[in-house]
Amino acid sequence: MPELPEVETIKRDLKRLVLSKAIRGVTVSDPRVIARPAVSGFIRALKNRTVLSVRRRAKALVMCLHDGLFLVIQPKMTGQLIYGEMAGDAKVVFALSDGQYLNYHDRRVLGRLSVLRNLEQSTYLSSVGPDPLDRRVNDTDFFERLHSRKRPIKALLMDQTFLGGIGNIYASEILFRAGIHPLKPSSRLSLPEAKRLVRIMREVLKEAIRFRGTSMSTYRDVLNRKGRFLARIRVYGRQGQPCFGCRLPIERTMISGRSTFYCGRCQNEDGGTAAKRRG
DNA sequence: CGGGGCTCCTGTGCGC
DNA sequence: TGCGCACAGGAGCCCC
Repeated sequence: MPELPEVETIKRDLKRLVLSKAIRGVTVSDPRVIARPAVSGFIRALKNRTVLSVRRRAKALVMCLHDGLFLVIQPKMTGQLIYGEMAGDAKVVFALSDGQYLNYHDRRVLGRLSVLRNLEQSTYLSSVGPDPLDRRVNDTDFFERLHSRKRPIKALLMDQTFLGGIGNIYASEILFRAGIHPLKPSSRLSLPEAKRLVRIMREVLKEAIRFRGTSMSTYRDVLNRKGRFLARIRVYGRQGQPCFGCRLPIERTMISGRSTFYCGRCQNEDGGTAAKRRG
């Protein structure tokens, strides 16, 4: 599922392709993906409304429409938005005023679409933390926030109330490039480490946006093309393969129920084995 | 309250 | 080939 770089790529594509076009009609083939209102109300609310702006908030897309309505799309793991001809197998199809279609696909049916009057109605949108690319996330504040918690740093990076947008792939990639062990308690990061983490986090996310995201399996952009960041991936999914830094095998562990990949030598083990040793 | 575990779903790839 | 299980870019909810 799309993380920040993939949702940002989709957002930029949508701005180019659907901005200021109107939704002429909506077909819902799988009502499970419609969160609110009920399907009939969802369809009625969107009919003949123009897309005034397209934004990203964390991993959600927000389209502002006429009359103060918002279309919020959370693709979660396998949601896709594909522009072009009508797709028979799509869960939801939006017919656009340019004669083209925006098809919502979702193999695992975990994604959700909703129409809201007020963004505060979305618990997700009202609880997500600052965007990692936001300049207002500065070194000293970030350092202090890391020290107010003590979870493994990787769990914290993925906590959407702490930072909005980083998911399982980029959490591992960022920590590898920053040389920080994923199990290290966030409260034990030094100020230089926190500064480096902020810098590397932005670097990795921006680079991933330049490469139009990571296509592990289902991610596609709005024109159904794969992202090219997979070629830049250093640790995610590479357990047992040699580390690009030291050639030792990449390791895999579970952190808050999610696969985590890292190099035991290049990423200091201060939080994992050292903590265990101390008891 | 913070945090772990389960749940929502379908598809794929692996070992037996 | 077939079966069962683990696991997959996410996050809400329950319970300790």
